[in-house]
Amino acid sequence: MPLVIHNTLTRAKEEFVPVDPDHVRMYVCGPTVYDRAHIGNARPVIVFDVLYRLLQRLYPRVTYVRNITDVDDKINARAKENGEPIAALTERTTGMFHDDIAHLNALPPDVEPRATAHIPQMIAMIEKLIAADCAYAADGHVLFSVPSMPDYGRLSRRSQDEMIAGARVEVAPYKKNPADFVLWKPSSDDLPGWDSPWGRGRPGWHIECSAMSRQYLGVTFDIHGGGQDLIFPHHENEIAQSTCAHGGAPFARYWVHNGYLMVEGEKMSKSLGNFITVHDLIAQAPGEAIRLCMLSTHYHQPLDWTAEGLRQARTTMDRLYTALRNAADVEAVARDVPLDVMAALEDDLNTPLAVAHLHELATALNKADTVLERARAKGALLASGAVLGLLQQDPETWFKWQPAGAAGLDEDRIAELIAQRAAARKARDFAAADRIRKELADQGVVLEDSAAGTTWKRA
RNA sequence: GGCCGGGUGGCAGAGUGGCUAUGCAGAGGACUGCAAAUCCUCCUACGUCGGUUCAAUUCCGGCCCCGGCCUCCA
Repeated sequence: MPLVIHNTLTRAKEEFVPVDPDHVRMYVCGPTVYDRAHIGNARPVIVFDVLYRLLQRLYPRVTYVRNITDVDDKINARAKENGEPIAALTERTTGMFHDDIAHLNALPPDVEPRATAHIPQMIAMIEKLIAADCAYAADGHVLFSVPSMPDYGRLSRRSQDEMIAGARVEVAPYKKNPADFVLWKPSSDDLPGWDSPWGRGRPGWHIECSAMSRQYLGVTFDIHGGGQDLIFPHHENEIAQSTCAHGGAPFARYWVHNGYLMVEGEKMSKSLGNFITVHDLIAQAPGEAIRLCMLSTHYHQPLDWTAEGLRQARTTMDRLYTALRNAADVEAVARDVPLDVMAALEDDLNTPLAVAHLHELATALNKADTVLERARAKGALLASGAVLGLLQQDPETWFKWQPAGAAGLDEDRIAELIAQRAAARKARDFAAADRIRKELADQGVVLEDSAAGTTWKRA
């Protein structure tokens, strides 16, 4: 079954046909590093990580590029606010981003280029655009001339007239056309700047992705991804810049956008007080539960992030890891990802359906009774989990997770109490055994007896 | 105003022109010293009004509701 993916360019599901079947290339817009990542940032990280894992199974080589935007006016503003050098802020924030998403089991991209390390490439591209009459310098700025590109608006499906009519912001006097956007702007001495043919300045927002995707993926590449809110203006402008700078050669062939994220039914915003950072979340719940929660809704749908949803995701992971824990006595047979799981993912990354299959595989594992059947079922569940970035840790580790800063009962002490209880049970002193069970339960430790012995987990 | 996405059972959430996922929650049963886990069974929907059709939750149209974007916000 071929991979089918929803392409924003056509608003339809299309069969994925790579430019080069021996080497698939994907670019995803990464974070602007001025603050902690929030759960809205985490969604594309996780969604495109699953796509990356899937592509790796389908093609011999995949290059995944996700940039770090480390030059931006929000960064400048925040650094000033903090009284912190800009480089210190971006470096610190980049580190926090990496730390946070590591908890979400996202594989690192193959290349993670930083905008500030690619200024010469951006300047070169802007020069090409000027030479092609697609851009002009004015008043220390360089602007992209939207009327120079007849196809402008194709991705976001808006006409140039509409954009002019709908413009809410006062048009800067140096713009020839109200829709023109900035490629380069002048920097005052207190702002980061680089020497350029137009004086000391800094790049506009969109040009970095055009320059960096060109450098690492070539003129035409396969997939460009990001959040739906980037469709306009960011991705529309990238298309304009790259296409015009490359003499009309196609840019990304498939545009993939994840849906918006809301919190408890409302838009997430600082003013509503419902702004949730990944950092806070991973202190409250295992990263893998957060990841499953994200994958439980199709990437294209709006996702309503709720405390209840996260609780359910945790319960689901408990169920799956319980099946694996109960099969700890058999060695999994290495297996391919089952066909129905692959079929779900190949159908526009239908992760909720894939998760449903995970449940069916767990049930099959629970019901299997011969060693061979159990070994095969365990292998199928683990292989399916791997392509989703789930179920790869030791079940015991999963069950022992506790919130950051929580001082749960020491593991040695738990083992000691379990041993005492075992002795009591052996002596048929069930009152004593139950007392120990209660004592542990009061401290958030739940015991489970089985023929193989007693296991425990933190509630 | 323009454009886009969505409304599925108590909840989350796939999907399909007729055979009606999956999980959680709930009910019953098996198992169990207790408990948990597990297994079995049950409950069950498709915003609204029309249309097309032998048959629509699924296709088409109107309406209602929710969310987003419309120049630097994932």
